[in-house]
Amino acid sequence: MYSIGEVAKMFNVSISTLRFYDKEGLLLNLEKTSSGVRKFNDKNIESLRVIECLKKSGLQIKDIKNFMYLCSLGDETIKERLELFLKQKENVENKIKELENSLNMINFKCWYYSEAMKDKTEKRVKKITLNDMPEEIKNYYEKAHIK
Amino acid sequence: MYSIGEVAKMFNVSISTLRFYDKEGLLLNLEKTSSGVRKFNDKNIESLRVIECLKKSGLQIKDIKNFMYLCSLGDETIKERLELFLKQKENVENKIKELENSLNMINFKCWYYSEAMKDKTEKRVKKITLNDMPEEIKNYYEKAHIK
DNA sequence: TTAACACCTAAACTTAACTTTAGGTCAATA
DNA sequence: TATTGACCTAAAGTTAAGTTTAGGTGTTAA
Repeated sequence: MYSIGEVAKMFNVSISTLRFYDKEGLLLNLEKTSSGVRKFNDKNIESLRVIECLKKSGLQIKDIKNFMYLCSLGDETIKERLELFLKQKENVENKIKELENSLNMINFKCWYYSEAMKDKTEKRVKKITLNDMPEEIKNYYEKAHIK
Repeated sequence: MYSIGEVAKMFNVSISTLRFYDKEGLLLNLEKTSSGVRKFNDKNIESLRVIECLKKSGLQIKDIKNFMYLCSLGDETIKERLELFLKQKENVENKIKELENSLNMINFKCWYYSEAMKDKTEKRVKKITLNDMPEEIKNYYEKAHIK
């Protein structure tokens, strides 16, 4: 059993965030002492791990709440939960692709400004054409500029 | 030269978003006709490409604004701009790692619920121990549960 | 010439995800 | 015994990134 303060440290979130998650219905079977103090057990901790992951993957709180609710309904909702994770897998894979695409632009800019640094001015590097760029950089540039 | 409507379609954003970006100082040398109508040239379009990429990489509007301002100051700010992109490269790489980590949990859950689907109940799959999981799934589970 | 269309501004509104505030309980320690 | 520390609730406040609204302009097509 863990106190809210311990759990906050464990997951590196604020105590008020945990209370907020509880209020929003993300922590469905969280017990409280008679005086109202929250007690987190291992199942709650595992739920928080899932919440953390779903949040990082971009799912909104209302959708995480819905997932937790589906869990509470038991075997009836297995299909729906599978579909949620399959969909989320797709979402995350797309997000990764998007970030990798942003990296092309960023890598190009890193090169561009490194070159500019050498000269203390952008003048020269600004005029370099695609064909005069190092192969790798040309690649970054082109990938960052297709659609 | 492009109208705001054309540009909105080009980048798949709303017209009001473009006006908002302009108001926020993201489009520093955007020209307007005498009657106040925005005219986007190729430089503005290129700026929008950078804005799009920086946004997707997680940079806030105020920081993008600052970057655009640095650009307007010229060669004096090359170092600062390089540092911004180096930092952002790190940020994006970390984000990708985080998403890849989320994928471990998601892939595990996809397997878990697929197994549950076969049985129409979670009972069996819930009891499977690490050693009885397929190697790949065990891997997902473990990676999703370290720290 | 009037109606439709694409544009404009300023200001108020929206939403998500928290955070802060104000006031209170409870157990342990100085 | 009084004060410190960790917890509590309810409600108001915050921030980012837009979106919506209300009222207006300017150009083209029937």
